[in-house]
Amino acid sequence: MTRRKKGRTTIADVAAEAGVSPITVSRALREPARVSEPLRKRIAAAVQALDYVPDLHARALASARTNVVGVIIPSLTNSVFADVLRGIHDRAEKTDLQVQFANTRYSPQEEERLIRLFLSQSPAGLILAGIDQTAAAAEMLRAAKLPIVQIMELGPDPFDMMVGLDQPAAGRAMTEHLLEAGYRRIACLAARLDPRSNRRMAGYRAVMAEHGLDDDSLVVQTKAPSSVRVGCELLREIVAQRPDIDAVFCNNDDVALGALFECQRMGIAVPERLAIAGFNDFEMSAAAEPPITSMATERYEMGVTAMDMIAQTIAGEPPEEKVVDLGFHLCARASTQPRAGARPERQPAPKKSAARTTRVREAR
Amino acid sequence: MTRRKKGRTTIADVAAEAGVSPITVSRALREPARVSEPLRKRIAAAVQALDYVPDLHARALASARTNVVGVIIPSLTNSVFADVLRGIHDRAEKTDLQVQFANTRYSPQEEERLIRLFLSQSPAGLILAGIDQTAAAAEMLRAAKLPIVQIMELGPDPFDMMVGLDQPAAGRAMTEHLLEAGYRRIACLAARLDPRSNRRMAGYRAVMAEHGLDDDSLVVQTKAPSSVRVGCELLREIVAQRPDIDAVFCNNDDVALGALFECQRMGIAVPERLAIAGFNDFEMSAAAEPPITSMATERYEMGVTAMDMIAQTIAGEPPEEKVVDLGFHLCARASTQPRAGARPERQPAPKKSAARTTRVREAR
DNA sequence: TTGTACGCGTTATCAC
DNA sequence: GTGATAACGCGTACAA
Repeated sequence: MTRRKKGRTTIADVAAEAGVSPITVSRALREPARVSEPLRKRIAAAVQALDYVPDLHARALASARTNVVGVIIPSLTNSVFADVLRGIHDRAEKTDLQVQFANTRYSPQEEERLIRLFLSQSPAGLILAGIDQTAAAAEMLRAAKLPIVQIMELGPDPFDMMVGLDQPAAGRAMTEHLLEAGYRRIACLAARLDPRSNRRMAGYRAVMAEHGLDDDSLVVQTKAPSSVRVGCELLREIVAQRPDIDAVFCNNDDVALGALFECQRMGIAVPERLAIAGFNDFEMSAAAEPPITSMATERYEMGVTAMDMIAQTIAGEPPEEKVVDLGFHLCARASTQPRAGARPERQPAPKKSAARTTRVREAR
Repeated sequence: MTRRKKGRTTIADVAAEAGVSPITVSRALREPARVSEPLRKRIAAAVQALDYVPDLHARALASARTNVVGVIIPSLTNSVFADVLRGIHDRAEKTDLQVQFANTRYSPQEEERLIRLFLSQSPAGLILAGIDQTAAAAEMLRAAKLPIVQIMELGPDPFDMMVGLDQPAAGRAMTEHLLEAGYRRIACLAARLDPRSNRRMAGYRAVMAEHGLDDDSLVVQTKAPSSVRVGCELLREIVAQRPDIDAVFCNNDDVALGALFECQRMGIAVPERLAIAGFNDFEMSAAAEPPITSMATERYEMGVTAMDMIAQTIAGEPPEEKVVDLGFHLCARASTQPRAGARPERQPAPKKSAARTTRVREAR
């Protein structure tokens, strides 16, 4: 029959060149320790001479395994996820794992579809955002025999592994900071309304309620993606609705920055007339004037850790801790300067997710 | 011999279910037009019933082709590239192409290594940033028989296709805008110093020189990645070095934002005492107070177009225009308000890259 | 430690 | 329009 030989250099070519069998070349490449020194050298030379590069597809087909880790997250626009993805890629480069990324656009149905698609490609591992998968997706994931890491937040009953932070606790912590700084009529500005943002807001409302300060009229939200522009709009809304507020807690730093700009436009002094707090500690927040208080989250580290957990599991050494709490820490800055007469900051009572939580007041 | 049958549903299973041969199923999936209506229906039903998903590795091995498009860009931290990548992904979803991303960290050597790596996997196409590949990389790319798109900027002698903008012209245009607005001692703040930023700066210096205004002491740069923080620092530097400047042109909007914040801190009125212009028109710039003048670039569209060009080429209908100039347009805002007595804005003389360039003065 | 035999799931080729 | 056969390049299982 006609052969459809391509010009590609195969493992057989290398084997012939080195005078060994193909399988020995295969082993020399993947498990060098199991091949004798001299053969290994001859094979390495042959690989070099022929410029041989393994065919990953053939490898995947033969072994029914791949080195591809699927990453399914909501968005790339949101710099929160860009940071995580950066950590994932950086760590992946140090292993032989490849990253295949897809975004769900915040749709659980799309997430389910992507999970099904990825699982059908027998990936080496899977990284997912959050804990709100559909029932069908959850079923597939529990049945799947591969390392899975859920990132961004923590929750009960992980599919496999988890690395993130306690979002409600982070929302509580920021609210408590504002209360301790002497603010009382604290509004909440929220964009996008993804599950994590909602849980932070739940933390906010819980603390406000505990102090008898919770009020629907203090919350303004929009489904629009978070952005500086949206921050401007939300600030105008809340000021129109509740001119008496003395602080705003924004669910993301871009919203907080928009709020700050709008205050400048409207002649509202920050923090004297209105304090502003954000979330996620984007780089710009510390540089703003006044610097904006935020809650730092370990997004890059989250990506690195997630990839690490998968690499370790594949290597047969699964991490001892299946759930990693990366915590959060308050970056208190001038935008939430304590009011005269406010009681001094104190360490918060120990909380479930506060193990690695620190509190920082930054100079500027 | 032992069979190592996995539970995987194969094309043979579907064929049996539908009562046809495997190859017919294969064709029905890839070239429906070549299979008769009734068989197509039976096969579709079988696929549905068995929840069959093709094995892409087997497909790639058998056909010596893949649907993977490699994307090799400098960084993910820089939101400029995040926008491009978003466009690439969005367009990829509408075809059957997959995206494999890698970042060079702005290193040509790393880029060369990645190009070699990608080419060895026989990808369906390749997307690269810029025109400054190493000689070795260029040689490989010219020899490669696959669609290649260079993005971000334009230049002579493309490997294959190109979509971007004329960076020096964009630098010129912004400088001309500042001159027309009545500014004369225009400084330039540059971070990261990647090739495109350098070309924009070259445009700036050329225009300044044409007006007898060019001066080394007007330029402050750093190799540090561009950021708001860096913008703050660069502004302090330039003000210390040249207290007489009346405008700054920043090579990226985050730098411009930092400059604005630092002006606020130092009590420098913008634009009365100092005008500020950025580049790339990030979302926050229009929302800032005062809104920051910037040069909009079509980054998302660039990603979409690049992927489109590859998809078209693969489909056997290569785009008529191998080089696409997406242009740029000035977003003139309050931060570069024309000075009293400045001559009115006029349309710039037609320029090579100005075909799709528009000029906009935004209200706010 | 190294080699032999075969199958992984799919498609190219050629025949009907 | 449909099917039989033989690769594609590699790794698993087992034998030596």
